[in-house]
Amino acid sequence: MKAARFASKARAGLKSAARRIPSEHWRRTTLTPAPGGFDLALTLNSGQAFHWIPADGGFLGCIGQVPCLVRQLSDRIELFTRAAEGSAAIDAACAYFALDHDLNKIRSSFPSDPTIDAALEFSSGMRILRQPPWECLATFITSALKQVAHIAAISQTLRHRYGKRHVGPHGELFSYPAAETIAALSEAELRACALGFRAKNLLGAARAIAEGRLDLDELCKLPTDEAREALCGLPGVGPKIANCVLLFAYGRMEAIPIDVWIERILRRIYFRGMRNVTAQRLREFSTSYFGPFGGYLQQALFHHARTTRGALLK
DNA sequence: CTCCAGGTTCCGG
DNA sequence: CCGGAACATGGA
Repeated sequence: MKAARFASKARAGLKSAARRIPSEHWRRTTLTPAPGGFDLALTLNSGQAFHWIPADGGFLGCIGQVPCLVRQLSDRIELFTRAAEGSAAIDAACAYFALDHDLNKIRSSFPSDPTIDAALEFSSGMRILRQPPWECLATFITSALKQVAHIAAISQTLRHRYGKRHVGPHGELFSYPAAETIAALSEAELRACALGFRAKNLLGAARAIAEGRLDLDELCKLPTDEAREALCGLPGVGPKIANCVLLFAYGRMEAIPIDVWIERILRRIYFRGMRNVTAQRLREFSTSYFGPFGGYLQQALFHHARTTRGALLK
């Protein structure tokens, strides 16, 4: 099996593969996800995280403060972390990639209709990540009225200018700047990162966190509704972004972010031709119809609609 | 040039 | 509570 993989890489001409990664500093681990498979590229390109760099047959990036390279194997993933970081780095990766989520169980909880079936088929193997709360929150504050490519560009700029530099398997990698770091910047410095009107919001949120007015570590102890209310107290954070953070950082799989794409799907498929459908009504419907893992379904619908430019929406 | 992008906030019914 | 408008920036 290993020989077959090696031969396959050799045929593909990936001479760099793992061999250029100095084995005395970098530890290779293979990880097995819970049932349901794992599509790494799909997961990292589905609009949850925005900083992973395609390279060397996989993806380079930081999991919090842990630089790594991740590659897709047939039914598992291959992880390179700094040997000095030991098993803590591996634990961080398992949590980040949500390898404990049983996708079969999650999928079986969804209702079946043409829209949902198509989205699930299209998004097979996609996992909802468990991202570090602050970087998830900050990134989605900068996401308002921006395309995915722009969000990624802003994340990259902030990391390069103000994040911590880490030594990765193939050069330097940058973690997301801490709330305290951003709190010490000026609005003008943030606007210089192409943040536009979001600069004031990111700065205000960073200062709220840095001054201890909101403790992100405490939110995991709260019921989802209370955690959402707390997040919505931050500048630039409304129900949509709060739900993104609850879903993508805190593993609240019942949280359903309703963005422009999900709203189109709801209005054109499930409320077709109906008048006076309020945002409140959309929230109630999606919560009850999608079920307790609705956030997962939402992400499949979002990814399908966005990448097909709403093909199913007429 | 116009339109739109993983929204939130503020304002008048 | 609800609909509208303003808010920056860049790609299609």
